Amino acid sequence: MAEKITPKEQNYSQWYVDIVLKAKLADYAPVKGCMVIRPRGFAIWEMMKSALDNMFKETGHQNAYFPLLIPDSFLKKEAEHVKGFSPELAVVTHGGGEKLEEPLAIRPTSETIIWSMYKKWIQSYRDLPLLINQWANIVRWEKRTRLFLRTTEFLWQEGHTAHASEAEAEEETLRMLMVYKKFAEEFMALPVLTGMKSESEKFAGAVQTYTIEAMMQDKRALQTGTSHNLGQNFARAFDVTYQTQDGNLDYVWATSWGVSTRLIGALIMAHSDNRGLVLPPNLAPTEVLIIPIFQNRNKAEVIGYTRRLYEQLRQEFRTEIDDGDQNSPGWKFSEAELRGIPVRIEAGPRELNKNQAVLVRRDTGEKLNVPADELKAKIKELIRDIQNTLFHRALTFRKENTHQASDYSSFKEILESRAGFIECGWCGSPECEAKIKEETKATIRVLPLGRNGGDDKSCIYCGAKAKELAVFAKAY
RNA sequence: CGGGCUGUGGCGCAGUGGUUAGCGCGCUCGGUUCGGGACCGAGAGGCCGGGAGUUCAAAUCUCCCCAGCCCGACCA
Repeated sequence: MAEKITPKEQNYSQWYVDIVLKAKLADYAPVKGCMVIRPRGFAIWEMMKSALDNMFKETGHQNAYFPLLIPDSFLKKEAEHVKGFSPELAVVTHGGGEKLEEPLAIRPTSETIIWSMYKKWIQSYRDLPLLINQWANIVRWEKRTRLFLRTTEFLWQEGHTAHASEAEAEEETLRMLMVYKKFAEEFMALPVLTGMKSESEKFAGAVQTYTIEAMMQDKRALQTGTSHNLGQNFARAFDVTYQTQDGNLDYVWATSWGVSTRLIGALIMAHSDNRGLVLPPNLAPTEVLIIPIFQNRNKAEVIGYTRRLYEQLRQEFRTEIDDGDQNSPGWKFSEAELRGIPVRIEAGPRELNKNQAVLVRRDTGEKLNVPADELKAKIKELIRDIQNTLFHRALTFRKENTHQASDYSSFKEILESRAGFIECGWCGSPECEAKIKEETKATIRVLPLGRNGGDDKSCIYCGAKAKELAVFAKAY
C-alpha cells in the first residue's frame, strides 16, 4: 500500500533506493551525497563489523585510531597517491575563526598519516611486522553518489601493515584477501571472484591491488573489497627504514586493505526481492520474529503462548516478538518481509491448541507447521539452510551470467544482449583495455587468481597472444 | 561537470491566473476489528524551495538563484 517497492524488473535503481529507504536502513542527509545510517542499517553494519573484527584479530591485527585531519602536504608525498586522491579531497582551510597556515585534508584514506607515525615506531626488524587496523569514517568528494554504494562520507575499516620483506607483505595482502572472501561468502552469502586489478584499476600508490568482485542481480559487477600490496612506496615517501637482522638498512614493506559500508549495498543488491530486504541469517540483526495472531477473546492466551516461545528461543537466536495490537497480522507480515528477517513465526489460537507454530522462511516464502518442542532444532536447521540457499542462488546466478568470448564481436554481442561477466583473453596492454572501456563501457573487474598466463587464448581486442585471463563487466 | 526530472502539511501527490490551497497515506483521540498491509467517527498539521518582476489579483506567468534525485564522465 503506502510502502510499495518499485519492482526491480521495472527499474532496478529505483528498486534499490526504495528498499534502502522503506526498510529504513538509511536516509538522505541535509548535505548532498551524505546519508544517515538509520538503526536498522547500522545494526547490519555492527553485525558485519563484529564478524570482521574477530577475523582481523584472529589473524593477529590490533585496532588503533588515527586522526581525521591530515596535513595537506602528507597526501602529496607519494606521487601516484596524490594523483589518485586530490580530485576528491575535502580540505579544511579555517579553524577557530582563523585561516590555517597549512590546509588540512579530511582523510580520503589513511596511508599517509599512518606512515608518518610508522616512521616513529619502526626502527628494527624486531618492530615488525606491525599489524594495525582502524575502524573509521572517510570523506571522498565523489561527483555521483548512491546510498551505501558511494557516499561522500562512509564508514570503513582500513588495515595498514608493515613488514620486513616483500614476500611477507605479499603473503599478508593475500591473507586478507582471503579473509574478505571468507567473510563475503560465509556471512554475506555472496560468492566473489578473487584476483588482481589491472594497472589502470589499481589503488593509487599500490604495487598490486587484489580485489573481491561480486555480481549483483542486474548482472553488474561490484567491487566489494580490496587488498593492496604497497611495496616500499609509502616507506620511501615517508622515509620509513628499519635495520635488518644482518645490520643493513632497508625500507619497510607495506600493505593496506579495506571494506566499507558499501558491503551493505552489496548485500541488498545480491539477495533482496520485490517484497523488500532479504538478509542472510549470519548478518541479520534479528533472525527470528514472532507474530502472535489473536482476537480480543483469546488475546491473553495467545500472547502468553508466544511469549513463552519467545523466552525459549531468545536463548539461542536473535529473536523479537511483535505483539502490539496497533497493527494487523497482515501488516506485521509485510513489515517482517520488508525488514528481511530470515525466519518468521506465526502463532494463533490454532497453533496454541495444537502446541505448534508456523515457520515462514523469508528466502522462499515456504511455510511449515512445527511442534513447539521441535522449534529450536527446526529453526537452527532453517537458518543454516537459508544461509546456504542464498549463497547457492547467488552462485548459480553468477555462473548462468558468466560467458566466454573468443572474439570481439561476440564480446560486444554478449554485453548488449545478455550482460553479465565475460571471461576472455587479454594481452595486458592498457590501450586495449581503454578501447574496450570506451567502446563498450565494460572494464576489467578482475584477473582471477591462479588463472594467469591467459591459458592459450588471444587478446579479445587486438588478437595478440593473451598474457592474462580477464573478467570483464559493466560495474558500479 | 554535461543531460533529464522534481521542489506544495511528516511522506506521496493534485491543483496552469480569481474567495478560506485539496486528496491519499501517516499522525492524535474514541470505538469496532485482527490467519497477508482492517474499518467508522472526530481532530491536529501548509507564510506552496528562495529572491526579484509582470498583474487589480501569483502555488499558477517571466527571470535569477538554491537544493535534491535520476542518467552519463570519475571513483570503494
